[in-house]
Amino acid sequence: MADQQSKKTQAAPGALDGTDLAILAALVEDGRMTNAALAARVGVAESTCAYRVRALRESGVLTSISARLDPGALGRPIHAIIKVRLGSHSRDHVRSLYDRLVELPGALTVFHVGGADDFLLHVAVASPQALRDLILEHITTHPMVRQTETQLVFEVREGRGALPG
Amino acid sequence: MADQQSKKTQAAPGALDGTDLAILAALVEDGRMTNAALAARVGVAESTCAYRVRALRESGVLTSISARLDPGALGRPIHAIIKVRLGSHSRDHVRSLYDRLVELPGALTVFHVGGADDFLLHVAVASPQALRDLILEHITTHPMVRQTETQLVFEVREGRGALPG
DNA sequence: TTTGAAATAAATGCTAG
DNA sequence: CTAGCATTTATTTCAAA
Repeated sequence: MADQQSKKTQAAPGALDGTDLAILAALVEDGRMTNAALAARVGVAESTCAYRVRALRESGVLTSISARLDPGALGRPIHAIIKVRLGSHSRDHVRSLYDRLVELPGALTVFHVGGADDFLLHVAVASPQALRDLILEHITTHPMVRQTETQLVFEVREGRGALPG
Repeated sequence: MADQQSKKTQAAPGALDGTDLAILAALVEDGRMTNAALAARVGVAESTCAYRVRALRESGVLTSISARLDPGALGRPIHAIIKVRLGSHSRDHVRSLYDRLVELPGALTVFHVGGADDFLLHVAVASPQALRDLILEHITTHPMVRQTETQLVFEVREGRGALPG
């Protein structure tokens, strides 16, 4: 009688059980699924399901639910990865450059990395000319940037993600 | 009287007007915003708003609405970019490796690129050991892979995205 | 934590402009 | 393409277990 939680896979506080993982998987697939549909899919009452979703949001596991857009349909059919290497690495300057890269038009993701490069910038642009302009006007001219190297992206695919299973 | 569409910024068929862009921006910010809230925010009737959203979905601009999860909260606090270089580039073999990379546990995004590398793999893993195991067991041992180079990711930031403005 | 049922709120379908 | 209204659905709340 003491083990009323045999469905759960973890005992640690704040741990996610199978229901939580099922909810997350469903919302990754369709973030606008109704609470009723979600509840039916994971096998709990609607009120329980709403409670779980709120808890997942508040705990930070579920950070947001947002729209995914097709950059090509928005006039940016060309993707590139721009590797950025810095000449100096003072903390404040690195942060300031980071802030600027994130705000560039067409910037999709910016990775701050260790190793051969400092930043990897994934951008979507309207044309090769726009890519050249972006690099020449906003990146290589920046005083901290020592070198850039641009790779054309043929295709981007989402992986299976961080969920276990 | 003929110009009843003066609010629109483009005339081309399938082009997006300001209302469409406002809807997209709102749904990127909060993909679960109710249709009523969305309509109020962009300044159209609810029925019109629902119609627009459906049209944006059907035209492929709005590809999906989905949950974003925190890999760290799911037990994968360490991020890396793994650059993969191939020894041979036969079409079918490249595709088959691509398929496998996407399915690796913790794979977030896989970029197929031209230039110095062939693939850039963004992964989230539980530990440095898990990263080593992933690379040694699933990547470097693959017959097509000539070389890999791994960079630790300090931080990832979303850019402003593909929306104009 | 979970649940069902009532009250509130929202989405959809229909009509028409 | 847009809007208003009625119908159908969904979400929230809450007492209870």
